[in-house]
Amino acid sequence: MVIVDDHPIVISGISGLLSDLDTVEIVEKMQSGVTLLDYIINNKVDLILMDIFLPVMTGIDLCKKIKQKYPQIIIIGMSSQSERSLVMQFIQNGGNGYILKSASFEEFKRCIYKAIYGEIVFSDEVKTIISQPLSEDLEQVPSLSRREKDIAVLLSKGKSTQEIADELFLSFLTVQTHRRNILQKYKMKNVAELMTHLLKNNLLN
Amino acid sequence: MVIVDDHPIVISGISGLLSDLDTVEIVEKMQSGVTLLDYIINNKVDLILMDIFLPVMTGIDLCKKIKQKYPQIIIIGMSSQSERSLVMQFIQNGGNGYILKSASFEEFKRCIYKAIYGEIVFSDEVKTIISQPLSEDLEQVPSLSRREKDIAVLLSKGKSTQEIADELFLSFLTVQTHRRNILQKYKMKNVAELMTHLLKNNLLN
DNA sequence: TTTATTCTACCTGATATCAGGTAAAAAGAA
DNA sequence: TTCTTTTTACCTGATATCAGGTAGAATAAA
Repeated sequence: MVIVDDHPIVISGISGLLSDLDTVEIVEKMQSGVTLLDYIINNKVDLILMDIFLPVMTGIDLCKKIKQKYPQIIIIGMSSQSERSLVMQFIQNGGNGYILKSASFEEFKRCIYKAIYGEIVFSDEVKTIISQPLSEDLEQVPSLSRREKDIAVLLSKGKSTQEIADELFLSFLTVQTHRRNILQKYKMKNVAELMTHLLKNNLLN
Repeated sequence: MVIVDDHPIVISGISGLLSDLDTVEIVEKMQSGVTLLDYIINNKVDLILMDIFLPVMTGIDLCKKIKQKYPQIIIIGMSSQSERSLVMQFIQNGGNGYILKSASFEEFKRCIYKAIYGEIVFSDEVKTIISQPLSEDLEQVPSLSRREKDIAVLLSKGKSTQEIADELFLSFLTVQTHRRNILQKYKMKNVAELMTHLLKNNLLN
């Protein structure tokens, strides 16, 4: 098993917790996604426990990339907060489970055990969150294009359409179009709602 | 020393890390601020290491409360992300230091050691963040009144001025005034910028 | 009780956003 | 190369925001 987290303390916490599990052996601990990608090329990995808020590449992208090449590797995601759509995204991209860092030791152990046997596992708190508002089957989470992201970032800084146009050397009308497309993509009414959504789901940066 | 964090793994990680420090003895580990407040009434505490994103009461409020009654207790804050103003707020409310969870073991130890001897300590990454844009002495962080917070929350959900007025049984014009006051308080241009600021600094909820 | 803050409310006008539709280059993927 | 997505751009009109000022009533603090 490989643990990926950019917080050394969390890594040491988890390894301490898992030291008495005889079925699981911690092979490697690392702090970034790129390191992990390098590692799995040369080594056999059964299970990965990863934070989804990682520098450079998000855990969701990382999971997707790994599963494309190595679908047999079991990947469990972790995070402190749990936004419903974030969890859904992770599972959609091949994740085998999701644990909140506030989960108890017992929950951690239970989840890891079950995941090994092929189950899709969630820690208790995650369960309640994803089970309640079962709106649409699996809500698809659209992603922003490069340009759209540029504009979204500038919007988050309070820039007006005109200011963004000036900054990116675009027509006012072009920015207006992008802006509208972004809102439509996420079905948001206005930028305020959009910002909340993007920030809570860590879709900027 | 008391560790307060709502993530069991983080607690175990830190206690593992500190087990070889002979000057520091971990007395208690707890997951919430209210538990801590109860504890310090009946027990002598020298040092507290606390996550600032805690359920119910935020670490900043908790720190303030403790320092008012027990100014001699040394309190170090922790978090995963580090927003400049968040750190400043913590220090303004009496915090003796701030460590990012991505800090190395050595940094952790160094910070805790120095804090004991009365220094205000920051982990390396925090240092760079708070040192760069030294804009205004100690930027004061205004807080929202009850009503303003209500409105800010509704704004974050994408509600328009009219919708908020209807929901809170207020005049359209009243909401407009509150809205303007909120923007002025934080010197923000529009709600988009406001939302980013409020969310990044965890000022909603 | 006096003072300060918060909440409430109104007026005006300039500017910006939002929503609808359309469409031609440009870039990436199949 | 063909097809799809992305990026660019324009038009119109209704609605909303933002910024300025003012001010009484209700709470909370001193």
